[in-house]
Amino acid sequence: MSYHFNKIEEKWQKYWAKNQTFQAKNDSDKPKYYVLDMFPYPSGAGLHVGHPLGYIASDIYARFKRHKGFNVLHPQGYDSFGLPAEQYAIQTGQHPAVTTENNIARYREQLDKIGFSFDWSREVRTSDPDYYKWTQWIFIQLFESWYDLEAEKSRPITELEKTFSSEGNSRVNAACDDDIEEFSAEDWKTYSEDEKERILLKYRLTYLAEAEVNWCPQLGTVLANDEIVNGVSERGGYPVVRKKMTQWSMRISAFSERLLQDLNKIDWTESLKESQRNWIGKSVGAMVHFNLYGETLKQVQGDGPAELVSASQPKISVFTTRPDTIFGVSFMTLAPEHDLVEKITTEDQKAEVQAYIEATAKRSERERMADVKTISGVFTGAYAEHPFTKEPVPIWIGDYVLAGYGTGAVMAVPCGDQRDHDFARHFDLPIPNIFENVDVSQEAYAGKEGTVIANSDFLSGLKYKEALQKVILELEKTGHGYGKTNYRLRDAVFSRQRYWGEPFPVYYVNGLPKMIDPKHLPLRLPEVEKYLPTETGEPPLGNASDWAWDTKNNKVVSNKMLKQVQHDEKGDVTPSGVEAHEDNGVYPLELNTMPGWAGSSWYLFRYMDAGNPDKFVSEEAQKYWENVDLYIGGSEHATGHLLYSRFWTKFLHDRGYLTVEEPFKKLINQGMILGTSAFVYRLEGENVFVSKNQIKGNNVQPIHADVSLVNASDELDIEGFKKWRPEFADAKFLTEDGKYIVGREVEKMSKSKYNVVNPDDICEDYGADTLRMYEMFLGPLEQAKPWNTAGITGVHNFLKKLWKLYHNGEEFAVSDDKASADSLKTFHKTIKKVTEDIEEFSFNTSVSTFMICVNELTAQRCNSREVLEPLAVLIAPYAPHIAEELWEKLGNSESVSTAKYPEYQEKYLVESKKNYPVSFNGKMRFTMELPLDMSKDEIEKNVLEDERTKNQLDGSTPKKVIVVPGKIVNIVV
RNA sequence: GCUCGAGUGGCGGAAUUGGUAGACGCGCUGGAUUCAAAAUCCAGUUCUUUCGGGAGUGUGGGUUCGAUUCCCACCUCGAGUACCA
Repeated sequence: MSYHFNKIEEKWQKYWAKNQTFQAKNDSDKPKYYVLDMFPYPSGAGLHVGHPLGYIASDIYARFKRHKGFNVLHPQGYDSFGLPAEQYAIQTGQHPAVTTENNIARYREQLDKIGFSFDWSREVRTSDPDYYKWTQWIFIQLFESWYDLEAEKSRPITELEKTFSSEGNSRVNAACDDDIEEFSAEDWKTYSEDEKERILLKYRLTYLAEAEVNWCPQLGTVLANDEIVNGVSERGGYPVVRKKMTQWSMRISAFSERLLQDLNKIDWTESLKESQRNWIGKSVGAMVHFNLYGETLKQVQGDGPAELVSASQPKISVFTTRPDTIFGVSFMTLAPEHDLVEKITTEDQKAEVQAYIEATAKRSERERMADVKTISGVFTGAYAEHPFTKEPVPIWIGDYVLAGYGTGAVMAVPCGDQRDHDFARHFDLPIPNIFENVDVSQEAYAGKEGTVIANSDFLSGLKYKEALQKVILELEKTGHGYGKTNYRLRDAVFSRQRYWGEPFPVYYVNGLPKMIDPKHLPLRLPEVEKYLPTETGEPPLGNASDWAWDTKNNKVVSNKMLKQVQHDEKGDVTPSGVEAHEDNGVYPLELNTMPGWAGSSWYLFRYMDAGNPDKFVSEEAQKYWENVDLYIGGSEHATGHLLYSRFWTKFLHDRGYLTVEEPFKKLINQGMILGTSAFVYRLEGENVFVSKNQIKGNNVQPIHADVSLVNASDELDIEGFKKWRPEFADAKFLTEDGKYIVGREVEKMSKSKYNVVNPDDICEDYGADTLRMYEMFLGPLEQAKPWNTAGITGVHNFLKKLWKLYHNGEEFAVSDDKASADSLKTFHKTIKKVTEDIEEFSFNTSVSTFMICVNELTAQRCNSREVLEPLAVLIAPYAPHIAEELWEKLGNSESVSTAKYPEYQEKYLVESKKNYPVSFNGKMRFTMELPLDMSKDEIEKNVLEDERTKNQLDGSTPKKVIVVPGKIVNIVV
């Protein structure tokens, strides 16, 4: 009976679905284990063979853990909000929900064919109102919270209000906007409700703020950085300008230190932790205040509003990691966008400064970053006062200083910082040297240790560390600054001008945001006629006719119930410009939607208790499953999803909704499977294609050919190619030996490169078990590797051999006789190796181990149940369908399990032996068979007592005996 | 520029608390079977050789009885990140 994989696989996929074999229970005597894949965005293109790689690995691990006696949670779902569905909607008018639904159906069909052990009863979709209801709920919780830097945790905003009314804000140490003014409890009581709300908004963990975005007026939309190429939009090539818009932001920066520290608690790869560390970008240094000098001071005080002058001495604050070099300051540089630039610039310099600011504004941030080499800047004519020498310091502006980092201003120390040095040389500014015995005339000296500071008043003669301490002390004493730790991590903009995302549960009264009461959630996405922004530049939800909130009846009502929507002169909708109609209780709703990462930041918890209508996850379910034990997905989410998800988990923990502080204990990044593209070569300007080896010196244009038209020897199916691309139907082909040979290149697998291999086709031709094992066999899980269908026959042959092992000709033939010693040895060796490999995620080598095992058992003519029955269990995680079929044929009525082999659950059945080479002074003399798990001392004892050893030593005592367990024994004489 | 990772046959890749380098698979060569093909099975396959051997894991050094593995310098490729003060 031959191996009919198609029939077998269909049969068992139906069986698993019908019996809900992989449904996990939320209570069990067994220990729990949670295996999660990064859920996919269901794109229209469907799956290619690269997508399931991580799913196969996690599925093997999940099935393995079940065999080991764990209660395993292994769910799957869809990250179903996103841009492609929306863009498709814009082009075709097809509702994104419909497209998404179709794509999910296709994904599910493809996933099912591969035989995953997902618990589909817990499926989640981020675009499902029953799901995003809770995304909106979490948003409200964030709004109702602030961050206490003293206690290092998020707390309810009501507690902050209490503190304000009892003692004002002077003693509050909170993560907040930087324009907070101090007030007392008395002040607080005199404030109106609106004023109080405006102040609280500066403390909330999600808040409204002006943020700079890339605005494309022609497209009427905001673009992400990667949608801009050379300063114009990728789509259409329209100009893009930097523009400030009111947006929701997440105060993730409050969590910087915890996000950094807790990296030490989790089992992620070092490179991934490193990129999160870089992203958080902690730097320790000092804040230094520079007062304005002479005429500049007068100018600012004269011009400025009275309260600003009286409030405090106008000053420029800078952040520096090297306050010890403060006596090396010879100028300051401000970002062109810095608030003070306009105020301090002298009459003489105004025109030049203005021109420079305009020139930089035109360039996108990305462009500015890419163009590092060009040095540019302008003198403002203004001066600041050095905090210690009291000397004037000229103030320049330059685009090498970024408005978004630190204070948007730097104290320039040309002798210690290369960028300052370059700037100084370019504009011929002085480069005072403050390092003993260092030449700074050619380049800056950035070293810290080993030098002594000179020409620096009270710092002269000190080393870096001493100087650092002393200068911070001095700054604090004189009120010119203080020690400060800065983080690069910025608050995350949370608003998107898109349709296909979660609506904010927010309406506006007098321009102030109000949350919808959670009991009236979900706030469903409204229907719109067009998915593009409105003509007046509002986000797509501005097209909805029913998008106003009736606070009396707590429901969405028609916009007609509102009085009138107003716009500012730029065309922006201003929340404050909206006035309610005689206060009928109907207010405008937020028009932005949430970004893609909103739904994916907490989905791992929803799986624990999917479908709970009352809570995002019940306490019991979360307490039982805790968090994800093993998370597998791509490394492209290193600083996005993985950081945001850690942030939300910490927040929900602080507020008492979760018992854990980290979402993912262990994380593995699977490598990408690349495609092998095929190229045909067309002679420039002619309709003639030349075979690869005939090109020689000819000028040819390579064109992608569909890989399905090329066989394993790189021969092109010419007739097929002509049919595939009708414009080449009349083309001529210059062949070699009658064959047209294509060129090959490894690239990312993509539809546009015609190198996509569909897993459905592989399942059809070779079976899902073959696909699963071959994907594992391709190479190490974490490494990128090209797909090559040719090699698949090796794995397929292995499964055929496995099948044969249980059959004699057409007959199923497994005997109840005892297995031979050789066969037992082979099998136990395999159990040991495979078990170790799985625990180390070396799935590729375990496939090899299976191949060796089957080859050896075949050679031994093993047909004993004693080996073949547990072998089916062992291989089941990799090739579940064939394992189930064989298991059934062996007379078992239940699904494959280790229930019959309790000892297998533990480790492996019996101890294995190994040949130890025994060497003398490095020269190998003989081998000795010893048990693998023997201790070092026992091995040494056994070897020394062996006759052959005694002969070699000939009476003398060895100097040293080196034992490497499982490997070698070396005796040094 | 900085950070991280990787360089092993014709190819994908094994082997790292230092211990028989090239497991396993693809491909290739030869053989068996077959009228023939497919499929299957068996043998061989790092290079070199005067058949005794000799060389060999990107390059050059070092530590060691012993190095693909550890250390130093360099070369190449890949990934991430980027004027972070």
